[in-house]
Amino acid sequence: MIRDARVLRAGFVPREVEHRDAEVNHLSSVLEPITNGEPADTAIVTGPSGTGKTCISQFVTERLREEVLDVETTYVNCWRNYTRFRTLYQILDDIGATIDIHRQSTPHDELVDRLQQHDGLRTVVILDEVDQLEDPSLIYDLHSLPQFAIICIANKEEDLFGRVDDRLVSRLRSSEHVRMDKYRDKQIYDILSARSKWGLDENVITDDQLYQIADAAAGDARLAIGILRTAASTADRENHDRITDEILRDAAEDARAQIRQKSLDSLTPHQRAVYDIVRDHGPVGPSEIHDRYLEKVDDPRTKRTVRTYLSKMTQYNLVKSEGTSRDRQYALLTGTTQSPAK
DNA sequence: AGTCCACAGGAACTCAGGGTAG
DNA sequence: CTACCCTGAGTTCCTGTGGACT
Repeated sequence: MIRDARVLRAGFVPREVEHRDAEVNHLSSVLEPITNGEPADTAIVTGPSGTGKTCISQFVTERLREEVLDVETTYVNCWRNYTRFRTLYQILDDIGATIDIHRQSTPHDELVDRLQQHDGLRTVVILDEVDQLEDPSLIYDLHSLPQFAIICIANKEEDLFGRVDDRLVSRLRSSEHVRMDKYRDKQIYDILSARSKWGLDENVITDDQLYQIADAAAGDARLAIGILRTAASTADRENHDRITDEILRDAAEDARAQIRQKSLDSLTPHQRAVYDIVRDHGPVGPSEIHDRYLEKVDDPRTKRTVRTYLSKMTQYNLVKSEGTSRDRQYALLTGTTQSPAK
């Protein structure tokens, strides 16, 4: 059934990227100066989730590493490392400059200094989900250092520009910008087809089923591959020699549920309590949420903190908010594409 | 039109936890 | 061991917005 599980995993970077030639070439050309030992411009990659932003960024930097000897690359997911400290630490860790840095008692500035003094190899830093960064000034820190080339990945351009200050906006506006659109069903089909050829035995899944997945994923390649993976592993576990339509139907549900569960697991008990209220009573306004929350937990947090929770969960696509001011309502976000980032 | 109220989210602050230097 | 430092979560305070009510 499953020949090579790696190609079905979420972070897998394929040897060839389907349907993204223009974007790959564009991004490569931005990093081009590095092949001559010169500093490269900052690149911004935007597009909805599952359009291959992370994939092409890693693909292009991998290829750069094959071409050029003295270049390092590092990948930071800013959603998981959302504070300035953690992001900086992660970068330093990757370039091997954290030996004597201790987690709690080192000031931010010390980390920036450390980066400044880093005169080793030129380094391409991929900042994924950069719009999740709580303090975007980090981009500025890196931007001013010539030995680092930055690839900023964000879902929406506005989310990125809306939160940084003016001087950085003007600099970023002049950066090279790679925009990615949602895949069409045919393109998703091609991606799935390539993956199943490498990852699965022959005749495990039909073309028609691949199109069903493409349809269910609505342009989101990550979700599509997730559905394929889930379906394949279910079929494998249950000793089928091919993927049935029933398995496929369930897999589409499961794949979405898994993505949601991942976000859910990152919530604190208090945040979870707020989420449960929205789930059980939504759509619901902020005051009712807080009233119910007060009933429900010991040692409740303040309204302001609950608002922070709600906005965080909105970012994670766990809940959605509708309306402004008085008629603001929160409800669970279900159905369409779920992803950790907005 | 003016007032009121609920709400969003920024800024500054406090506090606890984990760490260091001496 | 003690005095001190840093971070990060949460709180307090505050400003801006927009609908509802008079």
